[in-house]
Amino acid sequence: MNELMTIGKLAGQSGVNVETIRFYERKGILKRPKRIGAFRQYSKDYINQIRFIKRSQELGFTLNEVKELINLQVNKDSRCSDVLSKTEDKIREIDQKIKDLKKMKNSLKELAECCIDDDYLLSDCPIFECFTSRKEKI
Amino acid sequence: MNELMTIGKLAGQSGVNVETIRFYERKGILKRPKRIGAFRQYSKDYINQIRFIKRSQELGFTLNEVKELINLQVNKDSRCSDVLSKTEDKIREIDQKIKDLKKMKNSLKELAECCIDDDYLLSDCPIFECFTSRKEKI
DNA sequence: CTTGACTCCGTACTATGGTACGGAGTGTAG
DNA sequence: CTACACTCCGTACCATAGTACGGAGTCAAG
Repeated sequence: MNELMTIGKLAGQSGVNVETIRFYERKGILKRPKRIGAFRQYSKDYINQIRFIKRSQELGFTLNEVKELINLQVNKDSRCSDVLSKTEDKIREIDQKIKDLKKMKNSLKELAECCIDDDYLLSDCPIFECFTSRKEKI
Repeated sequence: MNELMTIGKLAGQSGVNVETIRFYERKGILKRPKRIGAFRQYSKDYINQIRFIKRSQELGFTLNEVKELINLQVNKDSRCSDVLSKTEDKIREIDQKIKDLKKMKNSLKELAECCIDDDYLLSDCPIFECFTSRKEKI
């Protein structure tokens, strides 16, 4: 009972665009399905594959990184530590991004305080000078 | 004593690429300079303009947003509140990004805990199932 | 047997922020 | 006067993650 479906069905079932599936295939992220004639025929496994891709993206992995994860999945010699290390790298990357964003936020707050009176004409307010004079705490 | 410089000098002085300056001009972010013959001639003010653009980018503004800020700067009727509101919008945007990143990070941490033993063969470890089974706390 | 829905493919386009290239013109120094 | 550096312009290209399009082929129902 190998239920197969066309690309349109798969797209519908997994909530992505038909073009996106073809795009993933071109990128080597989804493996090429069997064909009947010229038409792609997908097993239900592909729904999970697409779910995996989407979830990985939500977790902050780029499509290239997803591809690497899938390669690990496919390779029978892969260790859990291979995936764990990618996960930990990603956590570090996210931590760095959070730090950067917090820095931005603090700078923006300081900047806002440059403004003497928010009803002032912009030309009378030093806010734009504050934009350019960074207080390097970085 | 209107010291003027060519695009190459300006690029050198402000630490950007010549092509970047032309790019900003095409985008309407830098105003078109005077020309002597066909050659662009920049006053020193342009160094500050470019510094402003770069600083705004560091603060998280996109080039389109930088353009809007510059329009405010140019418009003599602008109020400080106009800039302040853009600044506050950006702070909110950054806060949202930080939230999203923290969510990612937590999910990644949970994911890492799925792994029973990091020396396991990946095929014996449930980590990939954990990738797809999200515990929706979102 | 025709119509409509679906699929095929390659290519072009979106946004973002630039970088690179190639052929032509210019400006200055030796 | 010639050589070299610089500039001009339009266009193409990079990554990222898709979306859109157009012409051709295919499949099932009426």
